[in-house]
Amino acid sequence: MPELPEVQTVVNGLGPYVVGRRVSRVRLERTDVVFPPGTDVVGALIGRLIVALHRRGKKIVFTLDTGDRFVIHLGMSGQLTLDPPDATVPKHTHFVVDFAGLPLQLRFKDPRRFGGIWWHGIDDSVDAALGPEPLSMNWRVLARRLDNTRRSIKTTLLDQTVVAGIGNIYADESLFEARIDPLTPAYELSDEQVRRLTRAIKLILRRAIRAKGSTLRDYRAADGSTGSFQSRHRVYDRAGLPCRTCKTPISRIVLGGRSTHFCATCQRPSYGSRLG
DNA sequence: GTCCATGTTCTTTA
DNA sequence: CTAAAGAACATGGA
Repeated sequence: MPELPEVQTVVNGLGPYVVGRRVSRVRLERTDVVFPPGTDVVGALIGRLIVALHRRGKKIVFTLDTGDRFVIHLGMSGQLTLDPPDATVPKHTHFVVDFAGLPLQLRFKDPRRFGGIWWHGIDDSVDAALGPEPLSMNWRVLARRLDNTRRSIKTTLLDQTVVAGIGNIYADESLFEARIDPLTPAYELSDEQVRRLTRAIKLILRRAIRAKGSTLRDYRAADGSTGSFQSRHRVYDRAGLPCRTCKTPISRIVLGGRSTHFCATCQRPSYGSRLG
């Protein structure tokens, strides 16, 4: 499910319920979703207070009263929801946490298991190697990071060490908004293009958060509801459909092994690029 | 049976 | 050596 807007929506939904709560019960249904392998998450969590919850990139960061932190990453199909304890526990639910005084339990379900639970010590930095947060990033910071790679801008935006939180949907949507050809080598973008791209990323991400994310299939907010931003996608998953701006059929190509959607007319190569 | 999927990491290639 | 491309991971839906 998870790109920045979806993860932010989950955090927004969980925060009011779990922050300030004490963990009363933990069940780990399979140990291979926990990293490092062998970590005793049940022992480490029982009786602890959740003092903070926040998002960093696509990671959901829990902070305990001990100062320890752990991260839940939703991978491709993960869901983190609050459900009544008597509600049916769906298949692929790997981790369930109950809190004192809360008539809801936190459930982590992830059929494909690309996600998981990462336990961090007090000193172990959660955001080591992660790029800047796109919503508060200055375009010059992005420009500096694009300067030293010959990869396409599309592929580069998916690199979490360059910018944190952007995935396949919002990379395509942001490049459309900025009118930039996804095949453009990152280092060839002009300052003007990077400025437009930075603005586009912030605009698209904010709109998507307001719409509570995009639900294509698995994504659910903490209360189990779906997002609505998918209905406002301009290019993602719209191959062959007319561009909402110019009616040209949307193209689909594969870049870095990921499907990439764009309008060949609105996102012309060379339009405003550094090398022309 | 085939192909594809909102992600990341390890391996191979250039 | 490094950067970039490719494969792998696991499950389910079209």
